[in-house]
Amino acid sequence: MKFVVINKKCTADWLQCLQDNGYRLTAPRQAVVEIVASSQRVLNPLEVFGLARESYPRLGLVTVYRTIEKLEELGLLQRVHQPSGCQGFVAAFSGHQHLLICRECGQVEYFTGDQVTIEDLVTNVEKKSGYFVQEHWLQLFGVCADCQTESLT
Amino acid sequence: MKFVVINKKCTADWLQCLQDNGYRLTAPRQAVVEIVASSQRVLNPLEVFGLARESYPRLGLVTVYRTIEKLEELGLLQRVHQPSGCQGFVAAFSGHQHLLICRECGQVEYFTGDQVTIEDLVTNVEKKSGYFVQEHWLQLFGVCADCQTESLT
DNA sequence: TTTTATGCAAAGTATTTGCACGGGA
DNA sequence: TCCCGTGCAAATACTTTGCATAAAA
Repeated sequence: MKFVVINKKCTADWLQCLQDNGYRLTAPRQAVVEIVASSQRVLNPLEVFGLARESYPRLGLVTVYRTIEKLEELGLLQRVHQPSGCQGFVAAFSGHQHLLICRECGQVEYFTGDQVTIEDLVTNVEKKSGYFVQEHWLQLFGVCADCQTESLT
Repeated sequence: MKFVVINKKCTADWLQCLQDNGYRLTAPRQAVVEIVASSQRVLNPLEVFGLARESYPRLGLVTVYRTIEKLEELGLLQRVHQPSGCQGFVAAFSGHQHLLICRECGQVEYFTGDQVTIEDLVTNVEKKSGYFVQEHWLQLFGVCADCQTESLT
């Protein structure tokens, strides 16, 4: 069991990444990146809008959507699907789809699997993180045998 | 590793369950339940609407939403969150949040965990199901240590 | 100077609500 | 008969698109 520590200082890196990919460095983008890159909580577009407008009041909600979209494409942000909704985003870690999410405050931790059953894994995560785990989702996405055959023709 | 066989004949059971919970047995509800109870695919409200209208053309989309809502409350249906969207539903199995979903056709299988790592589990599922697994999500939902403390006060 | 990015307004989607009518129990 | 359920229409919420202006490179 391993927990990943969220890097709190990645704002500059993210802005650099945007620039390296041909996107311009603008004040509205900086305001949005500042919020989402340093958050340890799941945030939805409206929350990002509210927070980022504190530092850049002229910000439009549309720009928040467009910036989030770009950050997701670049693999910096990932969407979080929760029982309560699917509009949330957190900083992405390469290949990490293992999230531990607090339903009260939205805080997110990342973890990697271990040599145990799902039940044991949940117990381990609880012990090491201090969380009380109420629910878990394990979902695999792929192509079924029939559809694999079909795509050959 | 164990796969759960979807019961194809649960329409009557579901209608019974609705009635047992004080809901009336109506033609529109029967049409909707017939579709969702017997489907092995993930269906969204609009798809259910289209299919159920074949047997009951006067059906309204609103009724589909309202029926799905009730079935979800009763634990008969569960929402499926996919990279492509979160409007899908499939028959729920008590406690089963382990889904194997085909991205091509939407077919769903249920499985239970085993004494292996996530990587091994994915490999096992592939072998036994014939799926090619492209992506997996493992998400735990609960309450973090801080929020547990707060809720005591 | 050239091209991208922005914010507003409008258009799309998806879902929910209000309400009078119709049908189950 | 009584009350819940229905479908229509309208309202709401969320997200995307068109476009003229503003700003980055």
